[in-house]
Amino acid sequence: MKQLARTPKQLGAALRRRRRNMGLRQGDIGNMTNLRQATISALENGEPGTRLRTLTHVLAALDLELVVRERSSGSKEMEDLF
Amino acid sequence: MKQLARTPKQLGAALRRRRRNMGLRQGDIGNMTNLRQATISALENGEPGTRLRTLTHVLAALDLELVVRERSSGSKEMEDLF
DNA sequence: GACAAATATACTCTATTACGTATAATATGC
DNA sequence: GCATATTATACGTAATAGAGTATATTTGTC
Repeated sequence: MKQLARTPKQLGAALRRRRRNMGLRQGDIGNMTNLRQATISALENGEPGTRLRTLTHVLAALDLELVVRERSSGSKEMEDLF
Repeated sequence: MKQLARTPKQLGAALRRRRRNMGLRQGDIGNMTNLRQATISALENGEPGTRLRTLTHVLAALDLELVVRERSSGSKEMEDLF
């Protein structure tokens, strides 16, 4: 499962998918992270004001991590193909 | 260039490396994103309170993107292998 | 459609980002 | 080691996340 995320919305969607796959509710993540269910809701809905702290805590709860890479994948730069 | 980032600090470090590779200053990113040089500084130094909006704008300026993936990559869970 | 479970939204309060502006601290080149 | 470029920090202000708590709304099941 690899999910591209360039925007808070895409990020939130990825988190929601993952949470559902794990059979968890927003409240469960809230308990694991000491965040409110309402905060998880906001994050999953792509609120751009959400803080990195919140994001990283939820990522940990979902056993996820981020990879930072060039956008080039498949458009401009093609180094990876050679 | 693929950089793992599980914490705001790792994220900031990845952004700084990328910016330096591009020969840009914090102020340049600030101009491109309408953020202050001080804000870029905070982000690169891993301030966990930084907002997702800020992060995504800087990612765009650096032509970077995020990938969300399981931490398991090569350790615990092996579903992907079957 | 009724009922239950899950998620979104509301309100007050406190803490903190990011702003503008400026300056201190630190690298980098000569 | 000095001048200069770059980055970190400071201060006052405005905007807003996330807390606690509660309720509205949506979603899923029978």
